[in-house]
Amino acid sequence: MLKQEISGGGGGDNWARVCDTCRAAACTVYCRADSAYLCAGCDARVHAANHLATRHERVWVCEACERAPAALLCKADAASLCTACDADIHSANPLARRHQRVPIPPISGCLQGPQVGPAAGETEDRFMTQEGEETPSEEEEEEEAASWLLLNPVKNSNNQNNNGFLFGGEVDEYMDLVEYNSCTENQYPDQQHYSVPPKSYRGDRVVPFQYGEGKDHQNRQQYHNFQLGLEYESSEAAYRCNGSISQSVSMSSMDVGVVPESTVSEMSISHQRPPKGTFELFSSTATQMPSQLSQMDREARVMRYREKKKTRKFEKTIRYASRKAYAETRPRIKGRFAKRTNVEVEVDQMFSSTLTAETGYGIVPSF
DNA sequence: TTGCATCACGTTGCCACATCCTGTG
DNA sequence: ACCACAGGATGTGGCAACGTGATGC
Repeated sequence: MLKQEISGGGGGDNWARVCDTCRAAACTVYCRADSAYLCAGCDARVHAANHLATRHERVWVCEACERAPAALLCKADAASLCTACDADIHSANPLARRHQRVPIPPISGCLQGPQVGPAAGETEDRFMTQEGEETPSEEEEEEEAASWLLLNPVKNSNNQNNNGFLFGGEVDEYMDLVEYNSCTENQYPDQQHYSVPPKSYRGDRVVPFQYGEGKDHQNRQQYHNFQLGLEYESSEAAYRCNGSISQSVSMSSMDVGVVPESTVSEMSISHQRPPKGTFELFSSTATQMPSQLSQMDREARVMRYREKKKTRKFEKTIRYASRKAYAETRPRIKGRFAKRTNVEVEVDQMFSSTLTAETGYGIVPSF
């Protein structure tokens, strides 16, 4: 329900489908035999009812649209997608097109329960648990993602019956920390607002700021309400671990260079990526998530995580067109900017003054 | 199987300077 | 509260250097 409200901000078509049985929770699987979309709880209940029911073949619901059965698993995104979303997402850019996708086999048996492990139906990597086999490479990827996202292994290892691995780890941590800056606005009002939009579109700014948009505001507010305490803890931990908020994350340029300003700042502050195998650094109690999070909270978090995933941009973002224009016209030596010669400066000045005299305005780059 | 060389590809740092941003009076 | 100014911070593109993984011997 909350997921619906949140995802519904952009348009009704994106709302997650609700469970056909309880009509309360968002569906997570689609049962072909029953032609029904079911939430994790109802799925467990219905398909554990008898031997025949356990043999019903189900498929996960697409993590992107959450309205259609997933057909493909993207290993790069660790997401199960329906054919439409797969085509949509992976045609966005060349990098996305290179993502390896594999068909998702149907699920059978009982998904939930102690024997299944971490909250089968509700995890981002649920396809791994469903298949019951993890290749070493997948484990490594998982570990990498987990460390990246400040996973709390203590909690997960001790909490086999709760929502477990990714709900307490990948998804939650990722979203919490990304969201951190929205809270710092309250906590550090005298500091620069990394996540808030500029007062207005001034000068040559060409990239709109996503966080300022009304569409997201309500979601952020809702999410913000139940996360305040939690995020402050995380930020404190980050400060303690790093000693500084100015350290930057070493990421590929494809990631860093392409995200909007706010996101870059968020990452530089809160996503201190530990090297592989340094879980213990982040397993202090301060970084641990509250052990009691409602299903709704988790769904909201997952929703935000998915939304962020969907809206990731891999193209380079030009924030200041004028700077780009100047950079392109600037003289270079072996690719580096070089000082303008006196002649060039004079020519520029003449050209500029002529234009100014004729038009009354300076040069405005056009793109 | 191991070690080395080579190749291809991706990432990072550097440069100058207009513009932005913040603090101060 | 508003304005002007100073000075530090930021962002921009192309190239070379460097790092990393794959491949062949």
